[in-house]
Amino acid sequence: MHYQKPKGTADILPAEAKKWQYVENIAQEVFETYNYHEIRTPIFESYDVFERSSGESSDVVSKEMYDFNDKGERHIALRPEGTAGVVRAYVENKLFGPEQVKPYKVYYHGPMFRYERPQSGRQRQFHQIGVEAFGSTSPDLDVETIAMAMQLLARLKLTDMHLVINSLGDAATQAAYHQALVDYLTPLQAELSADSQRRLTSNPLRILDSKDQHDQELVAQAPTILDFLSEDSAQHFAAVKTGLTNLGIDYEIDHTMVRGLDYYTNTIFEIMVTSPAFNNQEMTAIGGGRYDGLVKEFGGPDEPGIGFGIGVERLLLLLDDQDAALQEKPLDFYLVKTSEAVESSAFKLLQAIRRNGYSADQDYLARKVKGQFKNADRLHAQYVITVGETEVETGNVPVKNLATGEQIEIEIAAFENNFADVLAKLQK
RNA sequence: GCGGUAUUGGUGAAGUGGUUAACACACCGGUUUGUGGCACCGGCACACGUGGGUUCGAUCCCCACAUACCGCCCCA
Repeated sequence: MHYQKPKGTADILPAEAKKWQYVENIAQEVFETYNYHEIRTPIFESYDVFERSSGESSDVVSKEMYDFNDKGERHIALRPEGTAGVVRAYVENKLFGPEQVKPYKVYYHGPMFRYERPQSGRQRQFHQIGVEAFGSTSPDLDVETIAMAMQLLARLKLTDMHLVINSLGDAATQAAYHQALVDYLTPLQAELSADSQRRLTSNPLRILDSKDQHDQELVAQAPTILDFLSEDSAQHFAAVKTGLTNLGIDYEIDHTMVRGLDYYTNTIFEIMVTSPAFNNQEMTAIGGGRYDGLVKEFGGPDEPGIGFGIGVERLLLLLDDQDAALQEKPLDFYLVKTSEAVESSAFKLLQAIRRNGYSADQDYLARKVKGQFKNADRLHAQYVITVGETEVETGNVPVKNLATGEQIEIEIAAFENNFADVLAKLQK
């Protein structure tokens, strides 16, 4: 019996991991320019944390939670998304306290888990990069958050993207609209698709983005949530739109856009990208929004929050397609040994190079000189140093530039005591 | 959770109910006693996902399971 990775998981091998580092580094750079700082919270939390935040009826909770009882009979769940844990940490560490500057801005990245059937760009363990900002209801914060998301994708050289926004209003808005939608659709129930008939009782908002053609026609006539916004929510949404325009960010309003988690309020947004990687179908690269009741829900003060999340696997599919320039970093030096007798001297030379901050490697499989050169080539080494018995005697080694084929002599001692001299000779 | 397709070496893959499982790439060695290319020569499958079954005999037929991919639910 051989082992295989658990269903829906993936090994990220070194070549791929380089791309992850690239994305994570750029995200960090962009976020820090907006004064966001990293937070790391546990990968698992008490099951209640997610049940409370995502909504008991949501699919994420009702059937996708990766949960178990630990040896102390605690009901634990692997986090299905990032916001809940961060909100829990925000409240538990009393980060809402007066000694903190508000808004309190954090970002995170790491694995998330959902027990679902794996599919394209969808796994049981997947990864998100996300941000959260607490403590301000300012529409400018919404604008900033959206602008930051756009900037991140732009830095990653994504094109063909467009921003879609909507407002879900506050709690009162949502209750009123929910009722109005049900009132509108119930008489039409017989005309709805089977799926949507079921949704009518389970999650009516979902009918808004049904894939069924006829459903869409019916929905087109349905009341829009934007007509139900409370005065505060309407003003907030108007200010967000003005703010976006002010920064020159184009947007589209889609009043049928809904999101999967129950905690969103007021502004929600998605950045859609069209890419051959997904058959030129438009897909969401970044989704996020406000969650003004969540901190209170977790036992904190009645403080607002806003954030977004990015699915890293999906993002990387997009980047692959755009041929993100990710050059493999070549090895600086490869050390070729001609016999066992020189191994100890060669090893010291190798270590000297590494101590000076340059990458270097050697053969450990007793290969012939020719084989060692081949390896140097495969590793894209810039220089090959050949160490043989003559070299050890004379104190000079040939250093060959693999790209040009030129070879020069350098003193072994220089590698040990005067690396600057080595570099100077290589420059010529 | 439901439905469909797939599963052969390090990789891409061909193939058959019955002595030695194509071909290519990669890799290793040699032709070249210490220099990367090319060429030529040679080597390279616990036997075809796992477990059962049918059969005189199965990698090829049947069943179950596992995993991957696609679609649905859902999500984004």
